[in-house]
Formats: sequence, C-alpha cells, structure tokens
Amino acid sequence: MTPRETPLTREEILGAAIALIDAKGTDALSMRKLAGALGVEAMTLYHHFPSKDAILDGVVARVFGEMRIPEPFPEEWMAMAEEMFVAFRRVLVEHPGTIGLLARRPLNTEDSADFVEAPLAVLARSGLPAERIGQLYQSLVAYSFGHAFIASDRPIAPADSALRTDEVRYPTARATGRAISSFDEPTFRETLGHIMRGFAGG
Amino acid sequence: MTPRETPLTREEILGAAIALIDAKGTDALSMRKLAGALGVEAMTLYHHFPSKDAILDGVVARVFGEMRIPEPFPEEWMAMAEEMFVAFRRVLVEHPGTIGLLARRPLNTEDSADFVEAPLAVLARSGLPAERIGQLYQSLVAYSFGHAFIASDRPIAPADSALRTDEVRYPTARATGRAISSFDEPTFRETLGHIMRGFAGG
DNA sequence: TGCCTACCCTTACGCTGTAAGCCTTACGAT
DNA sequence: ATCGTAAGGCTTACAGCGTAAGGGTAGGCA
Repeated sequence: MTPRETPLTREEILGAAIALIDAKGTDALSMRKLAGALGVEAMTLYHHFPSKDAILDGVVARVFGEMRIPEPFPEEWMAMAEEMFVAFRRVLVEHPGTIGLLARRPLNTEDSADFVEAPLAVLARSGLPAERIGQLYQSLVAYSFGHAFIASDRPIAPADSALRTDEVRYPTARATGRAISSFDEPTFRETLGHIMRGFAGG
Repeated sequence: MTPRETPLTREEILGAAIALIDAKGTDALSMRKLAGALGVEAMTLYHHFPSKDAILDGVVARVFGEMRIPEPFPEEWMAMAEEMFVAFRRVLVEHPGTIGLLARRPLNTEDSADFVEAPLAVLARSGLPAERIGQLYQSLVAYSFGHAFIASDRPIAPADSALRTDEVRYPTARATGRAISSFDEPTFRETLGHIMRGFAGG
C-alpha cells in the first residue's frame, strides 16, 4: 500500500476518532476502522498513541477543550456557575457518544484539571464553608452529568441489539411522552438554580 | 465432558452473571467465562437467552428487583419520593458494575415499568401540573443516576488500562480530597429536597 | 558513506459474540 | 415397545477485536 503523502498527527487521529464516535457511536470505534478512515493500517496508530485507551483519553480532552462559556461573564456567582454547567452539559449533548467515555475516564489527562478547578473557584465566591462547597459541587456535577447522559437520547446500544431500537422506551420518554433533548435546557437551568439556592440557604 | 446433574435455569445464569459483574466488573463478563462459572460451555447459554444483551437486560431487571423502600411508608409526598430515589441510588451503589449497563439499556424489560410509574405516581400527589411533574421527575432521575454513577468510585475501567488505577483521580476526589461514597447519602437526600422544594415553589 | 530516527507495514496471538450443526437423554403418542 | 420430538448440552468455525513483535523504507546528520 502506498504510504500517505503527509505524516499522521495526533490531532488528526483524534479528529477522526471524534467524527467516527459522533457518527456511529463508541462501539464503532475500533483501531482498524479508525486507521482505515485515515488511510493507514491499525498498528500505525501505535506510533502516536500507546493504546486505544490513550486515544479515548485524548478524545475526552479534546471534547472538553471545545467547552466555551459565553461572554460576557456574569458577575454574580450563581449565574456564573450556571453558565459553566450549561456549557458542560452542552458539550456532552453535542457529542453524545463521548458521554460513556467521560463516564469511566473522567478527566484523566492533565490539562482537563482546569475544568475541575474553575467551577470550584466560582462556587467559592459564595462564601460557603469549604465542605459545603464540595457537596454543592458534587451535586451540580452529578446532576449535570446525569442529565446529559439521559439527554443523549440516541441509545449507544448497537443497532443489532436484542431489542429493536424502535421499541426502546426510556423512562422519561414513556412517562412524559418525549425524550429529554437539548430543548430541555431551561429546565436544566432551573434545577441548577434550585440546587444552588438550596445550598446557599435560600 | 459430563453434563450437569441439574438443568440450568435462567435465574441461575443471572445470579452467576451478577456475581461475576460485582466481583470483576462488566468487562469480565464474557459468554465463555460466565458459562465456565456455571460448569457449562458458552453456547449452552443460548438455550436460555437469545443473546448476551438479553442476559444483560435480565441482570438489570434483577438488580431493580432488589430495590426496597423501607417501611413504614412516609405519608408526605416529598418524604415518600425521597425514600424511593434513595432506594434507587442505593441499589445502584451496591452493584456498581451494573450502572453502566443500566445506562444504555434503561429498563428495557416489561416488569421494570413499575419502577418508572411508581415515583411518578408519588410526585403526582404534589398537585403540580403534569408538565411540571415530568420536569421534576427528569431532574430527580438525572441527579440520582449521575450521583450513583459518580459514586461508584471503583472505576469500571479494566485494571490494565493505560493509566494505573492508583493514579486515577476523580474530579470530586481531587477537589474535596475524597471520592463520593455511600456515606454521602445525607448530601444526596439534601439535594433531592432542594430540587423538590424548588419545583414545589418553596 | 553509514547510521539513526520517524513512520508505516505485515504477521500472529488470544480474546470476543454467535451461527451452524451434532449427540444424548427424556417423554408423550402410537 | 417403538418412534418422533424436543430440551439441553456439545464442538467447530468465523469475523472482528486490541496489540506484541518485528521488518522495511525514507530523510537528516555524522
């Protein structure tokens, strides 16, 4: 096989991996298929990443790198934190396939530490004692993550699952008549507010 | 090989599957290993379940079947709902390996519909309009699920991951100095209350 | 010229889920 | 008593997986 004209780069590989995951789901990402999409053999990828897990870690880091908080920043700490968690949820909903990834390799990489520390710094402006801030942070992360997880209504289960995809009914879908979607952002914001005001002793 | 003295049963298979998942994680559950634990060959399992996915669905149903709400039932709807979601979280934390399963095959089976309808019925006692009840239910499920997911501090990633397990630091662990654990149930209950009171217009 | 390094390749191993088909035992009907 | 059928187990086989091991070839530098 004729080699590629330009050498592969880490970024190129991560881009292809995200595209593949977004298009076909996590299960569709195999080393052979990823390499195939790049016009290369599977083992070539091991020159750029030590393992598949390392690629997945890179994918998570890249997705987090896309997180943007809309300017201008609100002054008030609750509004600021709300924007940060909305951004968190939005990036997860935009890349539903990566949610399961994030689930079991949460911010393994160095540079994603910012996305942990930044919201904590904002919550600290509330003046609550440190322990309460930790609990509040926990609650907000858990809620945002869970919401994004359920909101990724495209089931990540393979299409040839034992059950036909058409028949799958999610709890909320069955209960409320529709799945959670990105249009639920207002409810998401509202609940964030309830949690924060609750902790702030409102 | 001499055949087993007693025929296999569906329940026996599910029990072995849950034991395997609890002990070694989801990744350790392969048809061959599960069959081996039962003293049987892999293909034998296909006499009792049409596919591996069907076994996983059965596992989820069984785990949900373990959900118990402590008696006596509280009268007040908020207290009642709180107990239900605490039970939900508790069962997930007790079987951390199944959380990822539940994630992508949420209540596929028929008999688990109860676990969807029952909390909704309780929330309906609040007298809120139907749409608000749906949103509240969404929020509570998302929070409970996310909390349980993060609380399963045993990372489901295989031990031979690219990163040593010892080095894995979860956001909350790094931030607060410890991981979420089952001892966080008080905070869990508190946040459930904040969400419910927020929706109830408290 | 010779060597080193970067980059890509091929081959191979043990694992996965499961399709296909064979063998034995148990049982109900003729 | 004999047969048909079904249940429940087995073996074999296939395509796909992650990756260990090692070979080749091109460009840069001594």
